Amino acid sequence: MADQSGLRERKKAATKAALSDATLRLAVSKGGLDAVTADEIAAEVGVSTRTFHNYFPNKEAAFLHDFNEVTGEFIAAVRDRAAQQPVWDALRDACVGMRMDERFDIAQMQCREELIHSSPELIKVQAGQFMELFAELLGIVAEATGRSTDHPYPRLVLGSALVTMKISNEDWFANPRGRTLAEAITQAFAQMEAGIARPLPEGPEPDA
Amino acid sequence: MADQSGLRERKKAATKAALSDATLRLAVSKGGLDAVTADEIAAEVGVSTRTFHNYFPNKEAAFLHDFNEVTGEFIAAVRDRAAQQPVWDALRDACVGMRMDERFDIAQMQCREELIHSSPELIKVQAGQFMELFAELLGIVAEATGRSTDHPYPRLVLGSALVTMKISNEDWFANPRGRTLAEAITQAFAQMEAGIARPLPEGPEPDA
DNA sequence: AGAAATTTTGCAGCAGGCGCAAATTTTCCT
DNA sequence: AGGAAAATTTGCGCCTGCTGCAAAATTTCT
Repeated sequence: MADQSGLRERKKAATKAALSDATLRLAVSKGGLDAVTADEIAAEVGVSTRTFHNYFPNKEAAFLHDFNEVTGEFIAAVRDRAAQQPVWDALRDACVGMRMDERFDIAQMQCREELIHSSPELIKVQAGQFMELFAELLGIVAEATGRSTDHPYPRLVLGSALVTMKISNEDWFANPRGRTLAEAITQAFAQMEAGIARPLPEGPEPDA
Repeated sequence: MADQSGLRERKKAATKAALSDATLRLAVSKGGLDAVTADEIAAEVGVSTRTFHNYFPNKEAAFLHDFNEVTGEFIAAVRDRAAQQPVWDALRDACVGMRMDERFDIAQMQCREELIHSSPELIKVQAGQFMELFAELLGIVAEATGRSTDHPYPRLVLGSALVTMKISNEDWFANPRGRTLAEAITQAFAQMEAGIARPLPEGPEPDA
């Protein structure tokens, strides 16, 4: 009843993806999501404006649709791993395990980032989604650290992990610099693990 | 011409504050900002709806007005301190230096937090403001660490500092637990400094 | 094929937000 | 003071985005 029954669910998912794709395409061609209207997106896909709003509350949500898809997997991965690893490692490995580099095209991702940073509204929506993610994961992290959700420690762990994820992903997609994405993420998490106040040496494996 | 010329600027600031206050008051009495309209706020203060929109683009901005006031000071403080302290310490001390505990009433702050967490729109706007703050401070932090704004290290520093600020403030206002706000902030920053992966001992000064 | 369930669509409605120009208020100058 | 100049407030109209609702179209099931 949820994901793969028959033609029905498949078509819905397809329409949703089509709308999301069209949104990205139009935003690129117009040089900014702000210049795109819901009507245009709907027209591009060949459905009514009303139908667009049945799938997404607004164009920003359509634009960020892929991100949301990934989020669900990420939560599940963290939950699984948290049962058998220290929670900090679980967060890091779940992040690495998303394999964002295999899943998305680098050039397209750079486009996306650029568009996001040029739209205040889009930044807001994305930030909001991070807050949701925080809320959804907090229970897991709190339990894993043996503390209540009110305690600052699990909040700091989760908050800094999410920041680390976002920053390392953005950094790698903006400029891989010969590293793999997994390396970039691992390095960033290592920095947080060693204490943020002093930078970790970066060069290729200092021997001393 | 900016802040204190005469009656003019004073009155404007007063109206702005009155609108902001009224927003909070109405949100409390109606149990959520979503249930409040711009018209009501304007009516409460005795100005036209149009005037409300001259001061704030929307009710969320009015609600978060105090926060924005504080933000300007914070940026200035960070800039000053970064010239003469390690940047991490500068961020921490600038945060402590805001003296949020003296500036705001605890009970009112709890109200505020509750209202924020009950309104998705408000969460989004607040998150967006944090992103703006990030953008405004990144240059300073990057320079202080001797790296470019593209480098992940200054981003991690600033990102985790902002998270630490937000979490420690929220934590203290929700429950001071005998600590001062300055202690709560310092403790949280110390945690990040020592590495987030393992929790710092918390008890009152372990002797060993 | 026909009934039941679901999706799509158009329409109407509401709140938010902005530009504009008239009315009002405040400041400044003589 | 008096009156001109500057700035603020206000009302009005307009457009956009989003949602509820009920009718039309489509798909599924028997």
